[in-house]
Amino acid sequence: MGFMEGLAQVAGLLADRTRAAFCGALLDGRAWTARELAVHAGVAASTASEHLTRLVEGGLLVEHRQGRHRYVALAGPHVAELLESMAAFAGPDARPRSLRASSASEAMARGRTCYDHLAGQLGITLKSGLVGLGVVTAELAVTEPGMVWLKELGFEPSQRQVSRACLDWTERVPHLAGAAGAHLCRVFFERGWVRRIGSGRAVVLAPAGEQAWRELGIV
Amino acid sequence: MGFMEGLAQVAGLLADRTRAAFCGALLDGRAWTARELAVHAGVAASTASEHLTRLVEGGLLVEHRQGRHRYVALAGPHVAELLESMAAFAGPDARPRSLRASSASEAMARGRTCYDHLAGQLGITLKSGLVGLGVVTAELAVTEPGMVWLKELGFEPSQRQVSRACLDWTERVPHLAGAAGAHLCRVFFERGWVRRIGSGRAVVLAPAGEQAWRELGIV
DNA sequence: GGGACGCTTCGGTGCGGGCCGAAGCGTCCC
DNA sequence: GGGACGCTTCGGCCCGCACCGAAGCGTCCC
Repeated sequence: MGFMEGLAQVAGLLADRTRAAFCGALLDGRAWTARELAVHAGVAASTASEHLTRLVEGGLLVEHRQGRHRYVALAGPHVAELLESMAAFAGPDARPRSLRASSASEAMARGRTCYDHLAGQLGITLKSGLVGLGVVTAELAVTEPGMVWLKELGFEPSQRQVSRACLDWTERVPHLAGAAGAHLCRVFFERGWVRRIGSGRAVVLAPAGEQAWRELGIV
Repeated sequence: MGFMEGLAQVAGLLADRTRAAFCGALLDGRAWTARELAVHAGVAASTASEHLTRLVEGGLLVEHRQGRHRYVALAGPHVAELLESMAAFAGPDARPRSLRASSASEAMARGRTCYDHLAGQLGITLKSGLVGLGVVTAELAVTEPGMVWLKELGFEPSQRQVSRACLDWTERVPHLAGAAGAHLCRVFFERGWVRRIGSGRAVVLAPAGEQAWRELGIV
């Protein structure tokens, strides 16, 4: 009965409270950084690092290194399904939580902040609009006229890299990060064009924002 | 995220090689004794006893005490489904093994030995026939004419209890055990009326047995 | 370049638990 | 009753591992 050893192995990955808490947090479909998960589970960063390595090697999680960050996410829907079935077995209270999590996940996919810039479908919309306006190239490099456009919105070049590509985890395409992306995000918040919803990182484009983006030619 | 603790708990039950081997053996749907499982997994009887207690308390197994034996079986189809999904995740070789197990289980359900007597559908058929012949009552007590009938088949009363009811795990009804049941089973084997199939406890009624049972009025 | 930050590696600690053998108890056979 | 058998409890051993803090490395900001 050798095939039960594999079962014991994957069960062992989920048998730890901390690792289970990681997976539960990741059930929303987003990618979390190692530190976020460590804080969430209440363990030291070093402990979380080791747990994540085991979960990734076990095939439950996939990771994505970006700068000094380590993003992790569930390896796919099959992992989410496995967790769902086990949680369903463990307790009858899994259903309402799952509903809340999925609705929160949808809001997050529509729009969220990624550290200091916009991500999600909203971030992709912004990027597409900027590319269409010629502010940035398809590779997210700021053009000459793009810099003028940015300065009209109060952007001041600093020593920080003007633009960077940030891989969007839910959309699987890069969006605008760097100084320009951070500045735009800050301006959008200051002017009330975007606002946070819920308790997390989810954001939504306000009616005033929709009109302003149309006037700017973003949408 | 309190509901993930329950998940970690049930995962912990399956995270051990020995306990996983127990569950894998029980996936055939039969009830196993503690000793059988201990031998199967290669651990001491004391170790198996503790594991079984944990699995029963965790709700994965149900137990049934019968005399000095402790029968355990999966708590239900939902447990089997959980194990199937976890095994499917763990490895791609789960499917053929599952098939083998289920076919072996079918053979076992059709007929098997229960220590020294017949069980499964074959055991139920025998019991029904004996009741119809008036050899035993519906409560499996041997009647006066039944004792004569048994002696014609070579049965000799001993100090051992003549008849006992043994709960059939696959059929959920009692069948004939005790000295009479053991004697009949031995006679059937000696005369080639039943024979073993496969490597386990599965047995089948041979053609000669079918004819003999008809002549005796059992079927 | 300097400083902040996120992550990883490495010792070291402590607890949990899997395992066994021995002893004891209840059941069954003769 | 005597003996065999199955199971359980108990004590003890030991391995695994979850955890932390300190140190080091790479990245990012200014």
